[in-house]
Amino acid sequence: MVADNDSQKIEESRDILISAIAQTMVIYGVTPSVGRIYGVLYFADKPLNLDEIKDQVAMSKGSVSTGLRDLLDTEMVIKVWKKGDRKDHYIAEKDFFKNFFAFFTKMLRQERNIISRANEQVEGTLKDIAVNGDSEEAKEMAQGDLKDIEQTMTYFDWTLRLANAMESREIFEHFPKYKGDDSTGQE
Amino acid sequence: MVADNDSQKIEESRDILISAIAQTMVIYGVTPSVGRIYGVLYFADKPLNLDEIKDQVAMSKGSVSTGLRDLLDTEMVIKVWKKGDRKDHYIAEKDFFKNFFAFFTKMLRQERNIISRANEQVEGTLKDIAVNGDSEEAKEMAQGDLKDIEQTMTYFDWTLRLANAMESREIFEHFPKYKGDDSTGQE
DNA sequence: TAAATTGTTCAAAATAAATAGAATAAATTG
DNA sequence: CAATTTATTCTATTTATTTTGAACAATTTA
Repeated sequence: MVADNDSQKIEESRDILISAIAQTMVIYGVTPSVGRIYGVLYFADKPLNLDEIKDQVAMSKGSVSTGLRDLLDTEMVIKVWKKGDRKDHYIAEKDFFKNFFAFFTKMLRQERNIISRANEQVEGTLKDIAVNGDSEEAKEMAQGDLKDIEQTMTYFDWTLRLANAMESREIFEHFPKYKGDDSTGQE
Repeated sequence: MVADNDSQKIEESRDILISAIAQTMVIYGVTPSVGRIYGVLYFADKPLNLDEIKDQVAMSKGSVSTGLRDLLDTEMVIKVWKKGDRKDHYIAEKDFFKNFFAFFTKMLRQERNIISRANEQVEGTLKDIAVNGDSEEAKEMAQGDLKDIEQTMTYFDWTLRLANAMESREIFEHFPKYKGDDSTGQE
């Protein structure tokens, strides 16, 4: 049973790596359980169905279902069709660059939206006070706040450009995928 | 009382902006309360002490204290000394670029550490099986996992270079702070 | 189209996180 | 160095999130 010993060792190694992956995914805002679903799919050598995942992560069917939905939404997991099987099957998107860019661009866009909306909401009022305010003090306060808003928009213009460069992979022109390489990193 | 009306309008505008800031900070993993502390400091026209913050955010002294500690740890808030006052005073770091870079580099480093540690932990075992494994199947599995690990290290080398470029502000050479500008964005 | 299989939704329970406020510690002053 | 002020830590409570498991809906097959 030496071969079995090997596969057990591989199993243990994968468990360690799966835990690590799950832990890092917590940084990106998912629960450890969802992270573990991704980890299991990452090391699966074939597409897994809901029940197979459920057994491996030891969670309820419902939780796996909602967890998979999260992972599908963020495109970290892909649903695949398997001939001759009624069940849905899932595989992990193993390209960390892709996962990171997807997460990152979504995050920056969300942030930008929240702040932009608030800025638009107050800009009119502040501009009015800045010009027609009754006291010099009020005018100055409004002017100061408007300057702050302007600054944040400079920042968000920048993050938007960065996000676009990630989405288009243009970023690899400045930071090549492989050190010393100046290709685009496109495969 | 027209002037009072102005300052009330400014107050309301700031509340809207503070809420938006707090919301975006949630994306970055802090609680809305901690986000609000930062927001209040962001719009304060002078350094505030713990009691003043407490009154403005309507939280307990203890919670404000621990919230400030988080913000000090991530360098989003700075403690300043005010002459003739025993109390500690705090100001917000208003440079969003700085805040973002600090958050981002910390996050990537944390991620890298978790995965690197796990990789080191299993690399020996997998390498052994890849070479001396008893079954061809086990060998192939180990080789496949090692290839995955290698891929992740390529990815982490890249994120490290990106993080360094942010920390050194070299990133502004590729993505200038102001659109069309090719200066370093250094002030 | 009825029966069986698969997947999702949702209310209830379990778990985790955040907050308040009192107790404690630390610092400052006279 | 005692008294006072200020800040932090810690436990109990509240609040929010996650998870389960059963009910429901949708899909497939015979």
